[in-house]
Amino acid sequence: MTATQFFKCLTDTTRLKCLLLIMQEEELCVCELIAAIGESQPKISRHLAQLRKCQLLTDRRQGQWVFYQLNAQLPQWQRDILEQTLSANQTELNSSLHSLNAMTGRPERIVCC
Amino acid sequence: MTATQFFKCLTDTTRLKCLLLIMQEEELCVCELIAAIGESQPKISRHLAQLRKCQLLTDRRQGQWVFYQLNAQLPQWQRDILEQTLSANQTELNSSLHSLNAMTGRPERIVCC
DNA sequence: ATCATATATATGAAATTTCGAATATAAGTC
DNA sequence: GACTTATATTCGAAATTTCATATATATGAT
Repeated sequence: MTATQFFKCLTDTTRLKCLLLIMQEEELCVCELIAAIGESQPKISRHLAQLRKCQLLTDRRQGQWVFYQLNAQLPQWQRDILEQTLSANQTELNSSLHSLNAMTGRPERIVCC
Repeated sequence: MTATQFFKCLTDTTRLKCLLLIMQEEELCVCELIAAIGESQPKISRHLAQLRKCQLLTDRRQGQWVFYQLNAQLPQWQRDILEQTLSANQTELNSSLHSLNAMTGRPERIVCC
């Protein structure tokens, strides 16, 4: 992936929020992101699909839920940039994190093996 | 400037090349960037205008020439990201740097004061 | 004042991105 | 099977971005 393609992944507010929230929380499912960010299901899902297609995120299905994580194979410089973006933009994530913590009925993580 | 606005500045190949070349060389004028990148004058100028408007670059006029530099006021996290992008993408800059070094009649810098 | 060089901007067309609405798929429950 | 919940995708419209072309401005030289 070229540098410009990488940066294009970060140019949409909803998409960037998804990414940063997933990094901060290690792993989130779609319904948690919907609750945290407060956007429509298709909108969130479409942006996640794009981040998956560009290989910034990986997904795993657990029953009805699909959990997203940062791709462990991400080049180091891209990971560094994402980490810096996360720590420099904590305030912008506050309300989403608050909504996430207010969410009821969050699915339990079942760690396999 | 929001994070997404910042990243939007980095999503065009021509624009990103301008930025990284200017960082690497400290300061470049428009005609040097045209020679290095090999795109049309209006195209280079338009992208520089956008980088200036978003305050990633500052400009100074010296006679007929306008020199561009990285804005010294840039937030540290943004500067860090640009530095990492530069060092991780040196190979992509090679041919531009070669063209720049092959350029004849480059304007002399006159340091004021 | 004329001309050349360097740079900036306006304009409309083409390409790309984003969205809402509708629909499809997948898993779990009864 | 029918029904619910979670997620993904399709489609056409709207918004945004990018470009080539033409033109404008600014400086310096003659």
